[in-house]
Amino acid sequence: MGLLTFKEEVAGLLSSLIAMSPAEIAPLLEIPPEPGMGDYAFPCFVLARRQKKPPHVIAAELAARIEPGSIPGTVQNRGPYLNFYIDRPYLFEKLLLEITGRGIDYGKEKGQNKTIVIDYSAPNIAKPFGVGHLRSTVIGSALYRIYRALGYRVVGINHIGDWGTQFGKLIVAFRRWGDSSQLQKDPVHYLYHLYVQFHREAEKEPELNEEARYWFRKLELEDEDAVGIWEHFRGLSLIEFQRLYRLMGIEFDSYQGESFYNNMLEETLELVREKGLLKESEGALLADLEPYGLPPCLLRKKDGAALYITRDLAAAIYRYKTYRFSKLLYVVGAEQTLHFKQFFKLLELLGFPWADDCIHVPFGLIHFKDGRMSTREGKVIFLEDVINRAIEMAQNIIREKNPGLENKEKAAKAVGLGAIIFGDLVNDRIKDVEFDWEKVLDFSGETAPYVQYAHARICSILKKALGESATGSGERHFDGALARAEGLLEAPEEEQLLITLARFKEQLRRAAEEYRPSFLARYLLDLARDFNKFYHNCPVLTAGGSLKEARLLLIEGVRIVLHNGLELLGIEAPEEM
RNA sequence: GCGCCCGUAGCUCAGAGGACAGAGCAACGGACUUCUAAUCCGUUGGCCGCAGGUUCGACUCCUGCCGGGCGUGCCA
Repeated sequence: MGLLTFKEEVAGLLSSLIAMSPAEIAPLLEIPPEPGMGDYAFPCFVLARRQKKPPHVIAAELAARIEPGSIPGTVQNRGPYLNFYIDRPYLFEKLLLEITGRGIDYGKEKGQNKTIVIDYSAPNIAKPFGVGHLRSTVIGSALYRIYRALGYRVVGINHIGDWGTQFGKLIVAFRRWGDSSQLQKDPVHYLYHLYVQFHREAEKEPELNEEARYWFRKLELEDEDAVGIWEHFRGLSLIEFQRLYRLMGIEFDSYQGESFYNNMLEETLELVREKGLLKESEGALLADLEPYGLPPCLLRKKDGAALYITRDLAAAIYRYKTYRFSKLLYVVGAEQTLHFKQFFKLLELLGFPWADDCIHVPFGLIHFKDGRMSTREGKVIFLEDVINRAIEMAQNIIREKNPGLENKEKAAKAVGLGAIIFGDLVNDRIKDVEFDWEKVLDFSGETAPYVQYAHARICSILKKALGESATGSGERHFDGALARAEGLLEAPEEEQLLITLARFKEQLRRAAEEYRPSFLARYLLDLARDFNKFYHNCPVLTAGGSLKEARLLLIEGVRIVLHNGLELLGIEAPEEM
């Protein structure tokens, strides 16, 4: 029972007074710009036009017609607006009892009986896992957690980039300059070194590119030598990636990468041919999408090697057969927007009704101040370096601020990792971001540590008030009588905290609907900020009697929402830091 | 050239067609014998890129322009 239901009640009430359905009214209800203007407002301009009366007159009439007690709150009209105020005791009782009652399950919803498949992370084998891959990984992982909480069956797929021309390059480089012992020692860095070396040499010796294509072709034809080297590289890289995912707490249900679809490519091309979409041009095969306002797209190169769109088609078809998804999300950079337009259009032309359920969730580029990152030029930042430095930074701060803390490493990991994940989720994903060490390692202001700190402060208060095992859920018995008592939680900081607390579900839902975890991250910042204001103005432990009890209940609610919200973003909430 | 995306405070960014456009960072000034100062309070700071249009109402929608990014048949 959050504001969501209050909003529904308001919509229901209004629809009984005017000729509009609750579904039409709900989207018009807005959050007023100032706390004094209530919790929801209904602008009467739309009605003004229909009824040919000034909006402030309509607002006043409506306000007069609403009977007290028809909603758990009050109504006022201010100018052309109808302002609704939720009864504080109602909020207090319903909301806090629900949150504390459900604890770690608060925010979770019942099964939707729908499957949503999310394709995210997808690093390239034999290339280092750079900060560029971080975005897809954390955005996808957050969406995974959010949809799971909302009751969907979720399938997380890591569409590993384990195929393509770059393997030809690596095989050539390894055959020329490779050293097995170095490879064994630090596979990903060494393969990266070879990859960069290849591109450097290919500048002087362009025939290398020809050789690379030749080797990739051999790989496609399952040449024993080529496959052997490929499997070796692939295995070593996967081990490295999994180590990183474990460190970050990221999980997948499937690691079926590009190579998995190799034996389905012919049949996929055949499908395209059957629909009369396949054309030959200069020895290559392509689909002409001109009639749909899209450039033609290549499906097979003149040397017979398939291209990634063909593998994507095969993968989508396979995924539908396997999972019967209601949605398939691709968390992939915005630079591939055209690719996805072509890809989805092809699925539609092939006659798959579920083509509409395939959605590209794009995000902006990470770049340096002076230009873009480039693996082949050796201009990348290793994600692991970023994580290590962030954790180290967190450790330094903890040593300084909380020297007595017992498990410093654990807290430092949560904070450092949290800062990186949150930093990537907090802004609108479509925007490009500049990589800046200083910003990455700044833990003040709008960051995960800010939210985590608020959480830790609450844990500390609860521990002092209630004893050691304070932060397990559902261990305290707050009852309704307290909530119904008059005059509690009426300080502005307390009211604001209650209202913000009540908006959690709405923001969670928005984050899912628009595939934008940033809504949830922003919300957590708001909640943490409201808590910090409360913290500085409303003492808990020294408050008397039922006020202390009420405040404990309030902050327990805040603690749960902060904890659950961070968890949905893939961030831990330590009890001390 | 064409297509897509972005343009809001010095910097980084929020902003759900609606009420006087908000944070963080930076700068300056305050608050730790009081629940962790990774915090809080205050001050300074805006032709919401420009010009039109739609609307009772536009930072938000449409058109054009300017600036930046990305893409544009044999990479992914």
